[in-house]
Formats: sequence, C-alpha cells, structure tokens
Amino acid sequence: MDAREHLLQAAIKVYSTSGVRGATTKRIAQEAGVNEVTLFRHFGSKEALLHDALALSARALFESGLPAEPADPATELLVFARSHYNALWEHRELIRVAMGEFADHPESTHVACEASARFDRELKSYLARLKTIGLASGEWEPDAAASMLLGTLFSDVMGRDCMPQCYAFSQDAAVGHYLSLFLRAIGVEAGVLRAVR
Amino acid sequence: MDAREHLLQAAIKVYSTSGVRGATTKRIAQEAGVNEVTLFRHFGSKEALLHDALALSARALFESGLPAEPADPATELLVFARSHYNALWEHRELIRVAMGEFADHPESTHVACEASARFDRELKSYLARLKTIGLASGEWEPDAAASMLLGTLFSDVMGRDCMPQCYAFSQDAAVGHYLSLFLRAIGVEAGVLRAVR
DNA sequence: TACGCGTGAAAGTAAGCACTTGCACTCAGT
DNA sequence: ACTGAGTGCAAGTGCTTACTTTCACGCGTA
Repeated sequence: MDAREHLLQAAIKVYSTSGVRGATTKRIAQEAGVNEVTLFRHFGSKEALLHDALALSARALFESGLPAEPADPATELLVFARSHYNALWEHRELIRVAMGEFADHPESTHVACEASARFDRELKSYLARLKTIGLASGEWEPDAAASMLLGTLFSDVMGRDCMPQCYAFSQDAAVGHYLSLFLRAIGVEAGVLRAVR
Repeated sequence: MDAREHLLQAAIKVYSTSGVRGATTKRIAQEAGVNEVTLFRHFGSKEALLHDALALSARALFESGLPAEPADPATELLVFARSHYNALWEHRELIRVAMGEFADHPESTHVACEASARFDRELKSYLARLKTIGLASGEWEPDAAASMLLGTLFSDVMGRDCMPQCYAFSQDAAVGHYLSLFLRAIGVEAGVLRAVR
C-alpha cells in the first residue's frame, strides 16, 4: 500500500473521531505513518484529501439485498434488517461525526445521506409491493413504515454506545424484537412471525 | 438580560452549529454582543462556559407527560409522541452536534443522553404496565417497543433536514402514521386506533 | 554513470486560537 | 465627591494550524 492510500484511510479514521476541524494534517500524517509534507504533495490541501477520502468511503457501500418480488417477507426483512444494522454499526462513528457537521459542512454529510436514502427507497418499494400482492394487511403507509424500521435500527446503533443503560438486549436479540414488532405492525401473520425468533 | 446570560445563550447557539472546536471565544462573544474579555472575566475559560451552558440547556427539559396508570393508551401515547417529537425537533442541532462529539468529548454528549434516557425509562415502564393490565396484547418486549417508538421519532427528526427526499409526510402526519403502526405492533385494538387519526 | 521520481527532515510563514494585561469609562451606592 | 464593580478596547503572549520552501537521500531505469 502506498502513501496515498495510507493517507486516505488515515483521513477517514481521524475524521471519524474528530470531524473536519479536529482532523489536522499533522494527525492524519502521523496516523498514516508518512510525512506531513507528503500529504500536501499528494492532495494539495486538507480539504481535497478529506473530500477524496469521504467519496471513497461512500463508494464502499453495498446493496440492500431485498428482492424485487417479495416471497417470504419475514425472512427477507430479517436478512435485510440484520445486514443494514451491521453496516450502520460498522460506520457508526463516521455517521455520527458527519451528522454533527451538518450545520457547518453539509456537503460532507451528503455521503452518509445518499447511502441511507438508497436503502430507504428500496425498502419503501419492497413494502409497497408487499401490500399490493397481499402479503401484508391492514391500513398503513409504506413510506411511514420504512422510516419506522430504518429509524429504529438507526437509533439503536446511534444510542447503544452513547447510552448503553437504555439497551437491555444484545444487538442480535434487539434486531429480532424490532422485526417481530414491525411485522405485527404491517400485518404479516403470526405464523411466519414465530419462525423469525 | 446581563452579559453572563447573553454569553450562555450565545455559547449554546454557536456550539449547536459548530461544536466545541468551532465555538471560538471570539464568535461566542460576538454572538452575545459583549467583549471577548468579558467572557473570560465571567467564566475563566471557554471550557467552563460551555460546561455551564450545556448544563443549563439540560435543565430546560420537561416531563414526559405519560400517566403512571394507563387509561387510554392510543391518546396518551399520541400526546407523548407529539410532545417528545417537538422537543427533539427544537433541540435537533444541539443533539446532532453533541452526538458528533461523542468520540472526542463524551462528557458533552452526556447532556443529551440523560434527557433521552429519562424518556426511555418512563416509556418502558408505561408500556410494561400497559401489558400487565391487558390494554395491549401479543408477544412483545416493552423494552424493545420503547426503543422502537423513540428511535422512530428520533431518526425522523435527525433525518428530516439532512435528507428531506426521504420524508413524504408532514411532521404531524408522520408522527400519526408512526403511532398507528406502533399501536398495531403492541396490539392496541383497531377501534381505539382509528380514533387517533 | 546519470537521471527522474517519490519521499523525509527541518525550517519558516501567516493566520487563528485561548487567554492575559493594563487602562479608561460608566454608573449605582454611599 | 468618592468608591467599587462591571465593562470596553488595544495590545500582546505562546501555542497550533494549514501550507510552503529548500535540501538531501534512496531507488529503479536508460
């Protein structure tokens, strides 16, 4: 791995704990194990480095894994919830910092938002499809339901290390409980529900 | 209002948009309309000022409004959800920034966390009571359900201005939809449910 | 051998930072 | 008229920041 790559990874790491202002060129260079001057030779400015680094970490994002045509909603949604939860958990520090910088540096928040928005769209259309083909019942709005599931997962991740006293269950168990509540909310029948736990 | 109070309010305002590092004594003093030296005469250091300011804004927090003994869960939860949502919305910038500083300044995050944790505890015990007296049905965990409702509200507030394209409904309508989904999830019967909307 | 390329080391620059000092002013209480 | 508390203003201190400049070294290639 060359200096450039070391710098990009170091930049993300330092940014994720300290934000734009806290990510000094000195700290990034130390973390990367290269000379501070090398940073400027490669990227010209701290701003350019952070921009490239954030763009890189945005590209490292995955697919939702939700099928276009629902067949087994309980299982499919559980798989989705678990993988989405894990992805959030992996990037929780970056997400927290990027959100905190929204007021001062909205463009850097954009990275995290775009990925989130893609998941949101996919889940919404999946839930809408679920309703039209009759695999879920009751009066509910797919858009609100998607926000509810994603929001529940999101804030579990955000809160779990800030306020651990609020989280009685393990992460795996919690996601299971959330999903089972969610399935009831959108009227996926109890038989399938029990199979989830 | 004297200089001290002006400074406290200015400190919160500047901190809420730029965090600890971004809240320079110069900016705070300008925002407060007082001389920078006055800041040091009153508080001794920037750190002390921010500490006092955050403590002050933590004290400005309210009660959940949830009754000890549930009578009409749909209405009571709706009132709770709306007021909690509004409180979150009012302080969303402060919350975002405080969360973003968790890695570097966990003590400042504490403010937001404590208030949140209190709501969480109250909602949990309300939901548990709801289940034991039979106003809600089905197999679900009060702790997980509380996290789900609070998390849904929380992430709506956090996401709504970062990624507006994901929020189809108005805030009022969205809270209504969330609550109606939630009531179904915890088995509060449909008759009461409809009265909510 | 000679060359160019990437890098490190040391030093420096201009700006911004938290914080201090000293002096002058105002205004209420005596 | 005098005092003391609270404030503004100008200047300065020592540190950190992003970024630059200069010089020297090692290494693969022609």
